[in-house]
Amino acid sequence: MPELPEVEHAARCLREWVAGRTIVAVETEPRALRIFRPHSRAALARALRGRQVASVRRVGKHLLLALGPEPLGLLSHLGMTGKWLRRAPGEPAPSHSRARLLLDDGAVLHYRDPRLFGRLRLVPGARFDEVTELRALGPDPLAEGIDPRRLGQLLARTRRAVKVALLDQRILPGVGNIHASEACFRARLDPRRRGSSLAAAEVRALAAGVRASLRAAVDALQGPEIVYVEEGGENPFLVYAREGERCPRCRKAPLRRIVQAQRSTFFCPRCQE
DNA sequence: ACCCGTGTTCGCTG
DNA sequence: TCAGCGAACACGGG
Repeated sequence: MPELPEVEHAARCLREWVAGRTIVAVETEPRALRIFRPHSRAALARALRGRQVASVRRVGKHLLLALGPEPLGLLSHLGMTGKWLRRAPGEPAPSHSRARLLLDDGAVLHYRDPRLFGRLRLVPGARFDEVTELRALGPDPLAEGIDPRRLGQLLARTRRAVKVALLDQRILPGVGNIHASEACFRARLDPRRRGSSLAAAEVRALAAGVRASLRAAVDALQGPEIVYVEEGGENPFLVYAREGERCPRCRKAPLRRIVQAQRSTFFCPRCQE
């Protein structure tokens, strides 16, 4: 379920679950090899067994776990359907549990991922700064904030539609298909506009829109429950997956769904220019 | 059966 | 050389 807010939530949960804990055993599913590549299941289990989790960080949609006592990194990307779950001793495993970390308090951390788009990778010496995918990411919009000037410079260089450009993790890592639509709506910006066509004021509005959209989602996850798609929860978004509904701002036009770069985009044709 | 999906990567093209 | 595009990955739910 991951865009930045869900991954941030996962990071906070993991911190709570692993604080002071040691991994006593690791189990992995034979059918989920692509998640563990390039490691073998045995190598992954061997590397993690007996270690403690020293810290959990998040950059964009990536989770960075630093393990000790000898430094070792574990990089976790949740793909489209990945999720970390905790089960108390003796509780049954969730469906599609692809990897399990057994902790010294008896609890089990399950990595659940039905679609197998996620990844679990070791980073020697916890040298995350040497990982190519991480180096390519822009500054995290939640942790570092958004620099409108930098955003403007990057958008000015692309002819892609602004909503499509927002999915580029080199620009604002962590923004995904939901928040790209939400941010354009908040900024009153037509998602089909070319990045290079935006005026400075529009870029500032977009930066504010991204910030507000991510913030709202992160704050919603603080609460005890909620979570879209979790189990029939209410759709918490302004326009995402609301095709045909009345625009929540102008209350007139029905929201539209279009397809850009093979992904759905939702917007109000009346108040987004 | 068919379409859709909160993501990323790879190969082709102009 | 490279930005941009579409296919591919894999599986469940409506």
